[in-house]
Amino acid sequence: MNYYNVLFNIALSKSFTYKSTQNIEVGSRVLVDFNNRKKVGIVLEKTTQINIDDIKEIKEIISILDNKPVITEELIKTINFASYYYLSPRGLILRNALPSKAFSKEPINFEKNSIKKQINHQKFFNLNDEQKKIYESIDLKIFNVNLIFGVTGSGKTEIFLHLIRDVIEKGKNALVLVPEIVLTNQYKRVFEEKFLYTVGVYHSQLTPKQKFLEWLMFKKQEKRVLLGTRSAAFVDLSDTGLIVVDEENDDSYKQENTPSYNAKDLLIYRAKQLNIPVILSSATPTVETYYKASITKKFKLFKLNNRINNCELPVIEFSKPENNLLSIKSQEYIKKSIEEKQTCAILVNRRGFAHFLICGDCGYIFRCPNCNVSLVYHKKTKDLKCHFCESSFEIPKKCPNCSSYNIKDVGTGTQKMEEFLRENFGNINIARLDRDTASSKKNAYNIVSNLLDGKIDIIVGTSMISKGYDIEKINLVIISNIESIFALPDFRADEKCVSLIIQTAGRSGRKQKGNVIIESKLPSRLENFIINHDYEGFLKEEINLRKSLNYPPFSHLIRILSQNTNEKVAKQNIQQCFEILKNSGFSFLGPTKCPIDKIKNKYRYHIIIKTNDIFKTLHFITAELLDKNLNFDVDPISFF
DNA sequence: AGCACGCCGACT
DNA sequence: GTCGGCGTGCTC
Repeated sequence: MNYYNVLFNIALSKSFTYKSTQNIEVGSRVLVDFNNRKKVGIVLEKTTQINIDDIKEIKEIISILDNKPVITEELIKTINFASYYYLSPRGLILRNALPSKAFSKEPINFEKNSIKKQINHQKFFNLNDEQKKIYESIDLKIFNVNLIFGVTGSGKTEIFLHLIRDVIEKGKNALVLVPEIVLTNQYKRVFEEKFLYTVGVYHSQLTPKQKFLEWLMFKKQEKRVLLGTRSAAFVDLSDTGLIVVDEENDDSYKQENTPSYNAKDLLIYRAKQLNIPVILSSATPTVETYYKASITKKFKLFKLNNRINNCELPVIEFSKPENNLLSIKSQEYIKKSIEEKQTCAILVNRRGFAHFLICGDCGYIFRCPNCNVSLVYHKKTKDLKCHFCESSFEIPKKCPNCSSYNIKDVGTGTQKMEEFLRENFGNINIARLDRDTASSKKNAYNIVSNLLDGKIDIIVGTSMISKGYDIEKINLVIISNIESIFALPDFRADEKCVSLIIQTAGRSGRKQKGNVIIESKLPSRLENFIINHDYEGFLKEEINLRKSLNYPPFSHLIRILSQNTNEKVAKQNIQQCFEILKNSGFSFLGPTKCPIDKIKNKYRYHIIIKTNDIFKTLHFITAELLDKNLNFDVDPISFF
């Protein structure tokens, strides 16, 4: 009789021992009886050590579902590591690692259909000298991490397209991570010109069946390039020869809720196990990445200083709006842009606590009763929405505090901006790109198509518009409400602000010299770096700042969160955590109320640990603090 | 995650 | 008396 440890996709780290007369490969899907229900599990390992005392009965595996394992030993190792590092149940990592259909009882057909032509060589542009040098310097044979740090429009994509071609010619796959779902579709067009029918996409907007098929085709090598968002970090990489993380600075690679893994970091871990190269690409790399590339030399640093066609970088100016949504200067620039039949992009920053209804008489702010965040006014649906719990509320006619009818909305939403433009510029084509309009696939696709075809005069959007769209006709970019980033309780606020501006500015003037107007006054230290397009200078100064404060990359943070519908319980749990940490010798902040102290009716308290020995700290937490009604966020990027 | 078990409040 | 609320604990 053989014994196997089986893992389920439930919120548990524990695996369960089952027996079978058959020889089963590690990574196979099996059907077993679990708590009197039939359940699909994954065989993690063969085992001989069984504590008969702990286990009442060892049940027999009902059946092996497929003729091949569904995950590799390398992925099992990755799941174990991710569970340990991110202090999350292994079963939850497993759930994130496979498409949901892999947990249904249907057998998987691993038979491979043959594919014909994979590369269209005519569609590759010639690399310029700067690009060529980088292309030739990147070693595809072994594990190494390469940062391509290039201004927007310098042709970073073209470099990795050439490298992917080489990888495919060697019979290997390539994985490309992008930050937004809309980008997978935009990239697909570009990639399919070159790699024909072998380009797959993988993200959460696919139907369960589509997602499963894309996952399977990449695994079987019917698809050779996969364009995916965060969850693609767990796809089968056994035949993969190159991993690209595009816009590596983007926050979306970090999952906000449990398991709060970082796809970029996990892929570097996997690449090391698999001995394959990684490319991180960005116009505004994170302080952490830049530090590893320039100071500790763990990564290789490649810089692209010139834009393709030697197009000049845009002129960046600051101008504070007088009394309106946009300053007179911006309005004049917009007028000119419309007359010249160019596209103008307006970024309305949504981060922070910026837009709310306020009583003009007593200052009462309308907040979500469940989440204690200000409600956002949505004109189209004529309601107030909570962006945390999605509930919507009727617009109150008068202030509940002082009964005044003088209710005003403060802050600039994308909708309000759209309306302002329609009132002031008359009959023009305005498109809006934000989480609301991009939520349906068709809609997002239409907006992007219209943009690319030059049918739009003004595009208004959130930070989504700053991510990678190559729109030639944009030569005016206006950035509004950026200062609200500083309202965030975040040591990365300066970095987020400068990087968002530089990235959005990069949308401007891809064909001819463009203009960028920032509708805020920033600290002059930051304004100087921005005007001079000196992101590297900013990074260097920021590294020193982080060092003096012992912030990442010089330390690791771990955020411990206690949430409960009962405020007393939430408080008690964080207090209990505090008592354990108090004598541990680790330095930490708190416990304090979270900046947003109530979300979805749950009261929130947190403690933030700062450590220079992450593994020692993880070990301590694993031993002392797990299963105490606490949530953990290792290397957090958000501190709400 | 489910599902059973178990101990207190509001009904027939 | 008992129906049912959801807190706690277990699943090889």
